[in-house]
Amino acid sequence: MVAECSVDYTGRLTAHLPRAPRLLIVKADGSVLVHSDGGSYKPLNWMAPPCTLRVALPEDDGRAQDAEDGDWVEEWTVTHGKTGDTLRVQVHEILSDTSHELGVDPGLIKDGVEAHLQALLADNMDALGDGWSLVRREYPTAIGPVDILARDPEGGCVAIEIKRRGEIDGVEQLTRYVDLLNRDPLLAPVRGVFAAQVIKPQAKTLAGDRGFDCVTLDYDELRGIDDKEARLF
Amino acid sequence: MVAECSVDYTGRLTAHLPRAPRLLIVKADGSVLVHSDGGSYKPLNWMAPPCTLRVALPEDDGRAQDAEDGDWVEEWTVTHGKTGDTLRVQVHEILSDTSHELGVDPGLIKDGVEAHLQALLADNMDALGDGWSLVRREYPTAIGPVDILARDPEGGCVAIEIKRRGEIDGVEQLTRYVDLLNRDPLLAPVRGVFAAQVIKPQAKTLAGDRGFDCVTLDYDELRGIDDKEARLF
DNA sequence: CCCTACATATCGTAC
DNA sequence: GTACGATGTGTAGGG
Repeated sequence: MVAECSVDYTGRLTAHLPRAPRLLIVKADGSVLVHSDGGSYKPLNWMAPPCTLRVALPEDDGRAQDAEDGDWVEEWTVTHGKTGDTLRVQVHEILSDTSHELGVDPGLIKDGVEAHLQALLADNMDALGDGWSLVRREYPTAIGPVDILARDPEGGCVAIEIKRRGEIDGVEQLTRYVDLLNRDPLLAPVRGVFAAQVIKPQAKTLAGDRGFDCVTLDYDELRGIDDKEARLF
Repeated sequence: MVAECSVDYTGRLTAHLPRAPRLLIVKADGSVLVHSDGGSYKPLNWMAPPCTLRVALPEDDGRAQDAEDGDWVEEWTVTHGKTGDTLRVQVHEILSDTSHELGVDPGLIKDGVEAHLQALLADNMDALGDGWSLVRREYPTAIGPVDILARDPEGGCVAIEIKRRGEIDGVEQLTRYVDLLNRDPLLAPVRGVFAAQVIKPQAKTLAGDRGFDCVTLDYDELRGIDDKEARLF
């Protein structure tokens, strides 16, 4: 539906949208999206499922429409099933209204996420320099698997944490793994390497402070090496 | 537009959506959203502005439509202006198509986010007890700004981390700040205080373990104090 | 059901 | 303009 509307949200925060023409979407699960004609994919306001939508008409309503609310032709009240958050949409003028049953979507197929970076680096440890070798991917520990366990040219044990984007959380994660691995006398001393396509300055600072090396990975370059090797066989 | 379509995205990753009925939205800035009839506000696929949309018809196209592509009535190619990411939408059957000019949206008014909590607490350090004073908000450090730096009644230095919802990562954040500040002989010893509207039990336990005090903030109460003070002047 | 980790995040703000 | 944290983050996977 395209309509002149005003919107109020009450929940984790309160928010208000003054009267203006907008796109209103009601999905099959009752969720509601309020979009403007610009910005990115995020709606101005919305209600996530599970939620229930109730539509009131002026004649249903005992109370007179006061000046503050203005004159509306429909008032939607959307209530979240668990949190009790509410979204109230007052529809002042309907510009267009269509409805379709779409059915369940077959879903999205993705390619090129963190798991692929890990596989590519494991296949091409040379990207870290000559003489590096893979011990194993997803090396198990009590607090979760280490992305890659490797040996440097001197034979020293190295834990590698891989991220698409290197931020502080990733350095903390690597810290926990290295602390734990260094308690194992068979592995210690274990160094840490933080590898990502982009590493934020704060993360680089913290990694340096913790004694970790940082490596910037180039996905396309790694893929190129991988393809070249594949063609040799 | 509501239509049977298939979608391919190439950019940071590659993704594919098989043929199915979906909602296609084209905004005034040329951005495109592909929504299914369920899920939350996030589209299955999209292209963010700045981008350009080009629509091809079968008769425009020299090449024959092969079996893989299937028969389409429109093919949209959306290219991102900076990154070169592309979104290709093949429209197989149009179920509905409407167009409206909405104009610029007056925008969303929000209330109750972390910035407000920080401002309210900085204005009302008494909420922590008598004799507390503000040193400064957003006190800068090498790993990011500390929400509030304060002095307790005894003149001791205190770092305060404020969160809407107090969880473990907030305690970790405070830990990093306090560690760093304690290396500065002009400030040390620095205590830590974890302040939030709601503090999860896990976070409270971890904070206690790290030697931090926890404070629960009441947003409405702080706002009440603030309003009362404002009325005195 | 809760917790964890990832994501084409987007958005505002301070520097 | 860039960097950074916050978000009504959403979402998928595992215990």
